[in-house]
Amino acid sequence: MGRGKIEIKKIENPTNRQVTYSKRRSGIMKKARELTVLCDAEVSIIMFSNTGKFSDYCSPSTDTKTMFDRYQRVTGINLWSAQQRMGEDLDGMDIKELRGLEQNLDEALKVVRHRKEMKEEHGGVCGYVEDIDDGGQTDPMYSCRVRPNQPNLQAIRSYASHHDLRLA
Amino acid sequence: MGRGKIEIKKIENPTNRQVTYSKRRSGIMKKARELTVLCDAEVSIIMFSNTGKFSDYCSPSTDTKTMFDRYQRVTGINLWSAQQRMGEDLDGMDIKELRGLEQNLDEALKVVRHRKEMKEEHGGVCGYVEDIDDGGQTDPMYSCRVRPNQPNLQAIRSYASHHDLRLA
DNA sequence: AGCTATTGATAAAA
DNA sequence: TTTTATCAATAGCT
Repeated sequence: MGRGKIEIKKIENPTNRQVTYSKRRSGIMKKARELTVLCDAEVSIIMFSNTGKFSDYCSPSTDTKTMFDRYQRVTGINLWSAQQRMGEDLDGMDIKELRGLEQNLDEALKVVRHRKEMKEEHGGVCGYVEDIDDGGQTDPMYSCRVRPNQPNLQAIRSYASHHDLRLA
Repeated sequence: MGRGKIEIKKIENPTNRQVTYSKRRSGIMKKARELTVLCDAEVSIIMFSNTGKFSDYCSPSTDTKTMFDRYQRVTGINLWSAQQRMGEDLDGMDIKELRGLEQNLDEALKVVRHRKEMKEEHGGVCGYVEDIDDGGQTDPMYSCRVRPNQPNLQAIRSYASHHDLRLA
């Protein structure tokens, strides 16, 4: 939909790519807003440009985390019902299937236990801070990355110290 | 873009709403695919119709969980840089700010500790299963919901037992 | 960032 | 669903 048809393949010219990204990004966001209103739907969009620029949309009636949680639930349901649709009865497949799930559970437990140990080693605190290149997402200076849900006093102290900022 | 212009407000006729949802959904998904290829971007979309029908898209180079994790990180960065942009220097705000963060950290720790205790009480296993109404998403019968990342042998046994399915 | 010629998406109808 | 008349998005320029 422009002065000429284009084929859908990566735009090699970085400037054109950036301009197209910007225009189409707002196009998609607008479509998402319209779908939300017209059809009373819930939509969550997360996107990153190839330079790491972040954009998102979420319908006003919900939030991104809720949508992701719901996604995980539904994905679980689909896995389950896919198994049902495979036409095998539970009797038949559970011997093998349960062994697989048991293994997965073991794996998950190991991860959880490892994290718990890490946590205990560090006095229950897992925050950290580091300088990152965020591809122009934030101001052209250092960015501080703190793990979500784990704001960390020590991380902030470390950050401040690293940047020669005096804390009370 | 049709035989007539429409205003962006909820479509009251359920049939029209459904048809419009279906068409616009595929429109957005197509746009997302194109943006992915044209601009070498990463896009994740999760959506639910007002009847609970689930659809999603994710760029091939990544997956929905990775995108959500990245979203959480970037959201953290934005909170941080928003504070920076407030024009207050760290020296000035840290006395109050750190107290607030310390409180948040305390809260988070309480939650984590509570979960850990719950886990220990139940022998390290947190899966569960329940019958749900999933709005026509799956077959018109019982659905099994298992908490993501916590597949649970016991939950499956319980489900099977509840439905008179014999397990080996 | 704005401006159009074009292509693309889709509302209404079949 | 499929078709088609229209409206909307956007590619190439400035």
